[in-house]
Amino acid sequence: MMQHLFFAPAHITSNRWLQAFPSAQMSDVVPTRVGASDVVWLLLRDDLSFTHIKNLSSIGARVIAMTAIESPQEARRALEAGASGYVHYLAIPQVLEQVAQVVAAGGMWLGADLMRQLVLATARILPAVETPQADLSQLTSREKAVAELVAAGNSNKEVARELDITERTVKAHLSAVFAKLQVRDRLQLVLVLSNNTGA
Amino acid sequence: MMQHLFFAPAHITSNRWLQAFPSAQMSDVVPTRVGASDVVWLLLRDDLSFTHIKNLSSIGARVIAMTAIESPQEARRALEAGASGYVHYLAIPQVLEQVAQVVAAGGMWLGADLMRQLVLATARILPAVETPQADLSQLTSREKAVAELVAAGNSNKEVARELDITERTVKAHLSAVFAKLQVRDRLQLVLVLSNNTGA
DNA sequence: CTGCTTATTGTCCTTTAGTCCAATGGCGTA
DNA sequence: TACGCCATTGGACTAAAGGACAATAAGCAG
Repeated sequence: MMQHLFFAPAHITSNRWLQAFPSAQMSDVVPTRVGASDVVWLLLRDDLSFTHIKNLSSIGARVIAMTAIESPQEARRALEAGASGYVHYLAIPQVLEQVAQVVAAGGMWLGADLMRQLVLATARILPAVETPQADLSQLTSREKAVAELVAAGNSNKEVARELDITERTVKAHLSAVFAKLQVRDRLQLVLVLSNNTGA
Repeated sequence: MMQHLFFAPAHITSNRWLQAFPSAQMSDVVPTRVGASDVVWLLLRDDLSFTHIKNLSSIGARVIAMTAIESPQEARRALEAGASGYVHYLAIPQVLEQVAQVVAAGGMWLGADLMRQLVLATARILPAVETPQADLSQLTSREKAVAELVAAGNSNKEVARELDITERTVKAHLSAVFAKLQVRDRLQLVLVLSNNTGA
């Protein structure tokens, strides 16, 4: 069970942090007494931030860097300093939880953009960890087809035209998809299907 | 200027292929006379598909594997056979064009899920190719804040509450964002901001 | 034959999204 | 002082999204 600590100036917060981790602590001074069971969410501000990351990770804490403006240089710098994750500070709770889970398991978490760059930079495709796609497996083939078209940015009318069915049928399938995947609308469907980063 | 050729059974097509590449050719038999200026979009069906990929790439064609159901195993297999990309066959034209551009430039293109796995599997973070974020740079700070919250799955009401402004103001900012980023609604905003893969 | 699941479709309704037109105020610059 | 940009907000409107209730038909398993 990881203990979460958010280290950021008092005037820069997000109520999502407590939504994701109700028992998390807030601090506007760098924490010093932390260990392997702690996850420190550190808002990047200046060069000193990277020093904090280095110090915190060297004494065993898992550090996740939060940013207001994502950039590959900043991400790389945070990761090189020892951070295990790099995420926008306004990310939705689901993303924060996902980051925490990945990091708690010893993994690393980055947004899609940065991943793209990493993959393109990788000369060889490394053996991939298989992630279960349980969510999509519970959809019928027709639901899946509708979901994918919607997640690609299409309106119900466009999906209907593409699959040669009525808009009403599209809505019926979508409602079923929403219920099965536990999302409330097409916007969140997109996020779930793409494992989109909180922006 | 690359020549595009879609290799798939006659009854499995997508009108988006021709939307993305109006002069593309369609074929339900494996093409044999191809070269370095050709991009072959091959719909994965059976084990023979991977043999086709191997043969086509070995004679110089760039091959992009298309699938009906994305899976990491299939992706890895296609890439190991020599494919330069792996994408859903119903991907929207913009994605198809993006894939083509990346592949034409000698790069490799994968969906977000697969990238995640690759990054997690990568022991070291490789030097990243810097991609310009010109789009977001043209937004004002307030527009950016609204855009990010919407792209994270929030409704206009929720964004208004989060930023302590009215829903009307959120709509005003969103309209400006849509115009600047050349998207038509929040769904496509999500896709643009996350460089989401066509699903 | 029965029951279940899936696919499809309709009507009706409320809520949300997005656009058009309009306006005020603060701030920075010429 | 005047101008332009940004942030904010309102009213009014149309279109789209999503849900509730309802229905038929096909395929499959028991």
